[in-house]
Amino acid sequence: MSAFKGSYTYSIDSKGRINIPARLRKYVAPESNDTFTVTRGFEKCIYIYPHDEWIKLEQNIRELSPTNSQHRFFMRLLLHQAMESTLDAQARIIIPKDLLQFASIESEVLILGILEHIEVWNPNEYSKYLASQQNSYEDVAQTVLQKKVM
Amino acid sequence: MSAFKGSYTYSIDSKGRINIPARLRKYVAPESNDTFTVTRGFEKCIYIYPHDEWIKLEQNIRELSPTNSQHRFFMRLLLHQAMESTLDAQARIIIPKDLLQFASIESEVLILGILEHIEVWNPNEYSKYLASQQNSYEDVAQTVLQKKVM
DNA sequence: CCCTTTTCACCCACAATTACCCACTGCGGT
DNA sequence: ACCGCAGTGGGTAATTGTGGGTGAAAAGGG
Repeated sequence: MSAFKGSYTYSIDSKGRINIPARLRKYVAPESNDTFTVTRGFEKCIYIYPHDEWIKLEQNIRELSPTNSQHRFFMRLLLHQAMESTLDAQARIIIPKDLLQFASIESEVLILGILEHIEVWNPNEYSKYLASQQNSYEDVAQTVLQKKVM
Repeated sequence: MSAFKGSYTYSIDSKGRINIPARLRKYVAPESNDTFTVTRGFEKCIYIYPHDEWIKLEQNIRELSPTNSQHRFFMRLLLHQAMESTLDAQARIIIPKDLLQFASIESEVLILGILEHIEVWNPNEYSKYLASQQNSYEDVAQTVLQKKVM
């Protein structure tokens, strides 16, 4: 079970490769063995799943109904741009060009560890996203966490 | 289960390291094994969780819904600046630069033990925080503690 | 069907950051 | 007074992040 956390400002090179931060690699299950699945995320970003976490997600998706048009639409969007990829010797992964375009990524990226997946943002888009939220951290925490957890 | 208490005025060095007071270290569960997670706190301060306490928090966070936009926002803010770190031979921990900036910490820090977590403040910001609260200790106690606890 | 061109995967090398190690000072306890 | 632990400061070596180069495979055109 992964437990990604932290943010990292990295660069993406001319070949569309980004480095997976060493701090995040430590939490990838050994059986995932450098294999990741990259796909479109919620909001304007890219999600990267280690193989074991992707398998779990896939099992949930399989339970959706192929006769429900909404379900079909969701599956197409999710899988449309999904791509499996392995790390090279420098621990880099290749991000497909259409996903980079979707997330407006050019040269700099912000990498976020969100427990079971990794997110890749254009730093400016992330700032815009944060600014678009009206509520403060403290307010959201209070409403999201009904029970006392922190 | 941790039971931190007390306040300590320590210094932070040029490499962004602060010492965890020996008095607080005594209350860290042995299984946490010098591993801590540092993240953004409520108000202008930094929270430090021993590993066992962080795991509890993380388990609660995992129950949030990844399809709820408010939940996603909260998770991103919480994990954005979270970093796992182990103590060095001198019982120091490294605080990421962006967290130091967030809490306006330069050279001196105020370390508070708050039961299951440790807080790190700029001493001046803490004074300002105290001054900003209108109600007295006694008044707050009356509203917070309905049952007789002391 | 073969040759040309492009793309992709693998490899090597450098630079900056990080982690680990050692050394010093002062306070408290014996 | 001495010993030991606690807090503070700095140096060195390994790891990490980044850039580019080469050969093999694939794609496309004649």
